[in-house]
Amino acid sequence: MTAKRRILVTSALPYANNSLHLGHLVEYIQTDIWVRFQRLRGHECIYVCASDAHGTPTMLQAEKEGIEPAELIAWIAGEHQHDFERFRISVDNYLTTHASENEELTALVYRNLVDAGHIGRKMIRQAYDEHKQMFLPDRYVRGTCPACGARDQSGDNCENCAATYSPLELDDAISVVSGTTPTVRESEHLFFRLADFEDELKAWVPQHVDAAMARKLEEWFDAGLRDWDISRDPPYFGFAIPGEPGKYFYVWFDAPIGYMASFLNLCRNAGIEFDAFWGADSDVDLYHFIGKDIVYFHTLFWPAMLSGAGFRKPSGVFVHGFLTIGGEKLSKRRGTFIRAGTFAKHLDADYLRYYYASKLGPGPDDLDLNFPDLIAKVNSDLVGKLVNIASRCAGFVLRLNRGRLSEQLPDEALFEEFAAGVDPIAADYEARNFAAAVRKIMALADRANRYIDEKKPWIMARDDDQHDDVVAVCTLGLNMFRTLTVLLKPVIPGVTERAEQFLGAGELTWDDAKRPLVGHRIKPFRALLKRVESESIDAILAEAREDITAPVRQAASAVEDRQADEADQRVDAERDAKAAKDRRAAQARERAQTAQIRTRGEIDIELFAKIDLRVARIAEASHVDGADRLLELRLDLGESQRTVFAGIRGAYDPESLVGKHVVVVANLKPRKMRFGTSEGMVLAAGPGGKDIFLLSPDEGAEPGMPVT
RNA sequence: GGUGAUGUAGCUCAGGUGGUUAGAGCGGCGGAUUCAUAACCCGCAGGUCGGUGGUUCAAGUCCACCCAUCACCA
Repeated sequence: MTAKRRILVTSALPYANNSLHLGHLVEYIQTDIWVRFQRLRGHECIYVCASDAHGTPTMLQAEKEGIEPAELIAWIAGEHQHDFERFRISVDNYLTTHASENEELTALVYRNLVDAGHIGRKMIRQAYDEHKQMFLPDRYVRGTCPACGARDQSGDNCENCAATYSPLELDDAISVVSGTTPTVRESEHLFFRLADFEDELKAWVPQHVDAAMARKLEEWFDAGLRDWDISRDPPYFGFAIPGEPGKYFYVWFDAPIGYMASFLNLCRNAGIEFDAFWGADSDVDLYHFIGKDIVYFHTLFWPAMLSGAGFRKPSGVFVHGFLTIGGEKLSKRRGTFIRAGTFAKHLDADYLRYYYASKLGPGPDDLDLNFPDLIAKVNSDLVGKLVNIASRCAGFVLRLNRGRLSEQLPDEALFEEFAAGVDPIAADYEARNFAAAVRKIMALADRANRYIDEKKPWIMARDDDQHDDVVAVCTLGLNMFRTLTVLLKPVIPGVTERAEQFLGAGELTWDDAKRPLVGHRIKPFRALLKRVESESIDAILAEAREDITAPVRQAASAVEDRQADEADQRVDAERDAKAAKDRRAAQARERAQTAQIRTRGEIDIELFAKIDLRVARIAEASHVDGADRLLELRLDLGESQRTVFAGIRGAYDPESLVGKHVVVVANLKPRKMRFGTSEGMVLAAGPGGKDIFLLSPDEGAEPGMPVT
């Protein structure tokens, strides 16, 4: 094991006007596997993300739904975070770019760039919608291509002849927002002088992105680095530029700073030192996982911004390709526009995680999702091979030796063969060549099944004298299974967690893969993973096909991916907006119950241990004059007595409570209330009013007993 | 239009610096078995390695051109 590394990892920020879909998940799953691998190896690896909130699309989307942008993005960010949890994406922090930390850092970066002389200003001419009173981003203008005459093309390039141009050059231009003909207006914009960093970037790029991407970036260097427009005029949903009345930061300026902001937010909650990670002389590793559509932002603008503002540059930018489904890009019309939530509703996240892992390489190649292939791969590899090893060995050990593994392995050499396979697989993970890792792991799984087949324990078991040998063979089988479990732990955390419970020897770490487990008692075996039924896939596809409720994704300049079928979007725009709102109302109820748990975040055992929970007997109970909800309780905690006010009047009569045992937070700071001082808190569940349910211990618990 | 990536058995993919009969998994076919979530084990399958033309004693593996798909163009 190498020395302990400190690593900070990010995934690209999903745009906050739309749900996550299977395409987004390629990136989050890829990132999460790498992060989990690093942690499993004992390194410190912090993973942060956020929703990208600003820009014209969220502004218009919110307007269409009749709500404030902040409300819209808060809702969507909540959904994003919920999806992260369902797919076991282990982010340490999730924020939105509309947070105060981001405003603070964006202002700081900007100020530093101004002070260093990297910001300039220029008048520009831009399409303007007189009806909506707003400047139009290129893609909000459509018209006839000046080069080939194709109609209804977007404002920056032609799909027909692939010409690129400015929206002002379009013939018969119309505003997508209002349908009126745009005029041309002038406005002064702020620019970031990218060319100031040309030499620095030319040296940095080849060392921090892979060769294919470096070649691609040559184009930009060859063309010459131009100034980058970083301001927008109102109305614009974003942060105001300090000292520049009526100007807002372009969404792409504050979006990557969102990485820093999410981390800063984490620092403030968890006591981590921000500068150690972002200071100019930081020696911590910083890696960004992104899609190939946004390499320019992350390999040119972003490092230049960081450098110019006095921060460190990334240690690496990892670029992946796009998702296709059945060889085609995602499309609503084909019903392949599958929401993350739709998948999670019908199938376990680990299925998708494994499938993606089995196809992900280190490069920017596109990845195809093929459902029959997914069913075959998951059922064959995970159920037929991996889980099968445990399933066929566990029975013998449990039956013949009451679950106790033998003291020694019957074939040390075979286990050594497994142990020898561990390091190369680690190298594959490290290099993000998950497909290669999975191939090697499955080859080992085949080896394990072959071994059991050669030894035929089911035949040996017929002879009472050979029971020890049967147990020994199965002990080796289970050890091979255990090694495989470790190796797959970054990929399928749900399955491996169940496997850890079955093995009953605690949480596995990477080094356990090489260490045999002997003379140990395993737990009863339960199925670790069900086969994928094609009915589940059918249900997902059917739901995706009906699901036209995805909020429209207007072509935008932000992180939003470009896989949508634009023609579909325009047609469905109005209907989508309304349906999205309805869907939200329905989902809000369902999510309300888990929302609190989610937003509270994780705590460690030490923090939990500080909470002194005690059993108490209600000695007296009475109404409180002038309080609608409160009852005054006199609690007996064995050694002592105390008074607690509880908001349970709507659900309980005082008389019925006397003598009842409840659970109380005994070390809660006393709180002075209008009616007296409350010296603790009684635990209860439920939304309130008549629906409150006190927690009480089973019979036998005595007042004063600590709850642990 | 410019630039880049990709194109290998029915499907999904491997194939450092060119070198014996081009590989794996899945599917399919045949056999064996019954410990295991009808899982596992053994055997078989012959694909002009997108096309054309080059370089070389030798090219899927290097070069040129072409075709198809995808992406990016601040």
